[in-house]
Amino acid sequence: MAQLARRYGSGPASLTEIAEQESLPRAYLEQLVISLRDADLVHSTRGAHGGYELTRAPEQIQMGEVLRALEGPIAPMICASDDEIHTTCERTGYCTVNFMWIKVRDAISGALDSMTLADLVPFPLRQAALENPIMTSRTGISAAARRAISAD
Amino acid sequence: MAQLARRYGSGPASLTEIAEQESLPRAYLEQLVISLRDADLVHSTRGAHGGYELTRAPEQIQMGEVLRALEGPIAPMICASDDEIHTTCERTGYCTVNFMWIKVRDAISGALDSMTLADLVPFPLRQAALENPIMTSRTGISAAARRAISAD
DNA sequence: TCATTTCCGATGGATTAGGTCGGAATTAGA
DNA sequence: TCTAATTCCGACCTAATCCATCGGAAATGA
Repeated sequence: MAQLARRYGSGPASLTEIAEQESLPRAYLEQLVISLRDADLVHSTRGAHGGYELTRAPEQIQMGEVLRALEGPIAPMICASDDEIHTTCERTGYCTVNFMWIKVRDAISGALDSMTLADLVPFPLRQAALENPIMTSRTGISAAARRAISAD
Repeated sequence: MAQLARRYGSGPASLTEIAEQESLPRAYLEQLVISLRDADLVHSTRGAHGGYELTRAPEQIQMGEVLRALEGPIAPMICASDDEIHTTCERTGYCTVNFMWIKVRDAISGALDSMTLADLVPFPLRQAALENPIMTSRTGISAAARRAISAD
């Protein structure tokens, strides 16, 4: 997703390309991208010169959406899932630990939903930014982010 | 730990007892309690009428300590561990996602360290509270906590 | 001496995360 | 119309890990 964010606005990118840049097996990326497509985070173009691209600008994609698409509902414990369907446990009713897991889950969700894909991708490396060098971001990247990004 | 918190102040509790009350296999609890002892959260008394008891009052035990003792360092990702020893990943240096995991880890730690064992155990069920019915807590249990607890 | 209990190392089984493989369907361009 | 580049898809593998189980040794109070 970070790779797609960098290329946002410059047409589809093939998995072969991304696999090379990230030194990851293409077959593995194929499997991951199916979930991202089903969640409508990426759009695919089949055939020669096809590939994948983000359906929205990086600023519009919360990391929570990405994680939920790839890893399913956020659930540090079976009794504390994002998805109400999986929130049942035979112990619910006499278990006092449940509310701790709820708190943990909400902390995770909060952290993930407070960041967007754009926070992970520094401007100079984004294609759209290259084409339009006027800075228009309102995301506010932290010092920690800048440090992590600077090594990229 | 919740069971031990309820019994805090009334001598050691055997795992056989706790196993019955929680419908969990004793052999399994034995394994768990080893980690808790090594982390100095519980103290063991061997022999007849022996058992385990908390080394500190429930109010003094952060849930983060318990979780770290039982499950190891808090690390939503290999590159974002509580324990600096495990913070290395071959991708560190060109990976822009690391700082997201750091943020998630800190959110989890924060949530866990903001709660103590006492928050999981309602007063009326704590032995110490029974012996001294004057309410002296300063923990401030949330509405969600009260709901979870009320079913216990 | 005996019942109770912690202590401890070895073992087992089910699930899953992470990754692989082979080939069918689709499409742009020559 | 052919070919190379791609997505698409289902089946498979496999190493780790969580959640235990088991058998017995050591300690201790009655």
